[in-house]
Amino acid sequence: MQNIERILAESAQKAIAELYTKSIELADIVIQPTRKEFEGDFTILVFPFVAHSKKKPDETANEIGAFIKNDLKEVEAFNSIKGFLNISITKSYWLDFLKLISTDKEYGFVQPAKEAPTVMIEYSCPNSNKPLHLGHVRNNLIGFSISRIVKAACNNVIKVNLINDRGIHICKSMLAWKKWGENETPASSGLKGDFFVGKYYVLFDKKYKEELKTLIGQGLSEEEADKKSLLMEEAHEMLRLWESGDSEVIQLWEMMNSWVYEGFNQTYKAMGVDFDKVYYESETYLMGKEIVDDGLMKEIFYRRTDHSVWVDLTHDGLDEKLVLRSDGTSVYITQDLGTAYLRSQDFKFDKLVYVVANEQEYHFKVLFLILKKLGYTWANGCYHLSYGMVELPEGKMKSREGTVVDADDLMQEMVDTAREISKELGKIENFESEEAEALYKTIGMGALKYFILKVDPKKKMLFNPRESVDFEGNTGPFIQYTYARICSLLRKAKEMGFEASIGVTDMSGKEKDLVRKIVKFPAIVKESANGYNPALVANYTYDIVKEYNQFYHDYPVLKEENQEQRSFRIALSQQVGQVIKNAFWLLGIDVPERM
RNA sequence: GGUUCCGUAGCUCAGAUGGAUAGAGCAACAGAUUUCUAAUCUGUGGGUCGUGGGUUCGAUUCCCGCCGGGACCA
Repeated sequence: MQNIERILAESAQKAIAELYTKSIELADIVIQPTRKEFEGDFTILVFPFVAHSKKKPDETANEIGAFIKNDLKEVEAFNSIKGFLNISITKSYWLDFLKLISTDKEYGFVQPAKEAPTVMIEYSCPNSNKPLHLGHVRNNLIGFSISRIVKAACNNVIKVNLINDRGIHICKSMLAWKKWGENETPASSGLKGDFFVGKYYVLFDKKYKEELKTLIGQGLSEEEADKKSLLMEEAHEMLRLWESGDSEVIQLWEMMNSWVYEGFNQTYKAMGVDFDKVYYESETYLMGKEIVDDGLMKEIFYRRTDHSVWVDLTHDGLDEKLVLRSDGTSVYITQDLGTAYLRSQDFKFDKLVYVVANEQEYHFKVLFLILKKLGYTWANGCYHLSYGMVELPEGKMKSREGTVVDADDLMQEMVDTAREISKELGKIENFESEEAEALYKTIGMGALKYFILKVDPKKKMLFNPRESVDFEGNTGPFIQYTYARICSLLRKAKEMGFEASIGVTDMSGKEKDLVRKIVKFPAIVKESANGYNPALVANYTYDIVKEYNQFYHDYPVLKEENQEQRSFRIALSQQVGQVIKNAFWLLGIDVPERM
């Protein structure tokens, strides 16, 4: 079925052509939903056409309105107020639409064909020396949700992760463990692998600080002490050994990383996110160096006298940028060049979306520019989905001040809160304990995910751990609750032998509002995909749910005596339930059948 | 110093491409359950959309200055 707004726009275009003999672009016709206080479904703004009609706004609106009503069978009536042309669509149009989609479990999703564009989405990208925190949570939720949304908008999607598994930070953990670990393991200590390795990273830092203090106590300046630090020297030596492939160091490195990955996988599982392929920087950084050589050969890069390699981007409004250190070791961008290239070899993608915080905007500008200069055509499809940082009431998270909100703790707290509230409300006393636990997880994670995803990714957001996340109002549980009520309603309808069917020819206000909202869903998915913005889906879901709750409150469904009316309301409820379920699926949030 | 993003109710957020009287939730207060799940619904109060200009039929939205805050690059 063709989009009704487009049909209206085309008719308006025709009206202007015939009434005023002016041709006008479809894009110049603004159509918006009619505001609640006026009669109508859609409103066409006629101000832009007044110059063509050479008549007053109201008169112009009336002429165009009359034309459209005559032109389109879908249009029932129109009225005009101060240059706003309000159009009412026939009830049968809305009802036919509802009938058409009522059997579609995948309503709102367009399955991509093989030839559809392929979009690679990179997200998460942790360092392998400490556990995931709140910042990663936002990253993971946005990345995962966007993957589903982009796929639902008819694209093939490849989800990839990139783990920063090499470098000085890992060596610090390794060194600390070797010196003071006494062969402790996650298993022997009962610690989750990523926390375990993180503990040694912190231990290194502590010992290092002690060493500095001693050195400064001996009369050295801070800078001198830093240079004299034996610990730091040893860590760097370890990195050199790693780069030269020293088997003992490599073995230690592999062991500690494997502990971390075990921990990460648990966290990812709890969060409900996954990847099609995981890249490791240890496997891509050498390719980065090759690309630097290639760039030197093509004279896109140049070597300074200290042997460091640079690229001059001053003609592009940027700076000169280091791409390889004087000692030949790689910097972040070296590895990113290598990773991007390898990906282009592994997959044929049309777009490569990097979900990375906005503090790295400059970095990606540089990266994409270099890739283009190197002549990779796929570089034109690279996009930095730059999201705002999560801030705490006291500002940025700082590990030094111990204000980092740990991902595992946070998720656990949400589930615990869900458990408390559920028990307080006392609604699930007849649940088996297993079902109850699953429900707490659904609700707790739903609250957390919705809280984060309802905010526009581009904007920074504030997270207050003390006040935590709400379970009432514009929240995940509010929406989940509505879904559960609909399920309950449908179960009872079935028990009572009532069917869902659309046999009515008329609808009242709230019913029509709901149908209109349902019809809008596919457009929301598309818009959300185009803007890489899950918040649009989240806020849409809240809108329709709020509307449904009003309907639920004011209209009898099972108690409605008129059979046609009753069947219609059951069908309407069912369809709203389907939309909630599908929309939340796009956000990666589960919905409970009972709560 | 250079680049860039942000500023909407006490708090957290919506307001796409400029459109009708700027909306929600939380918090506060007042109501609604013999009725399909009250994690719900209804109502009240709360705003110079940071600020001053400009563009036009019309600006929270676009442009320029200023104030305040963040990020990045040396």
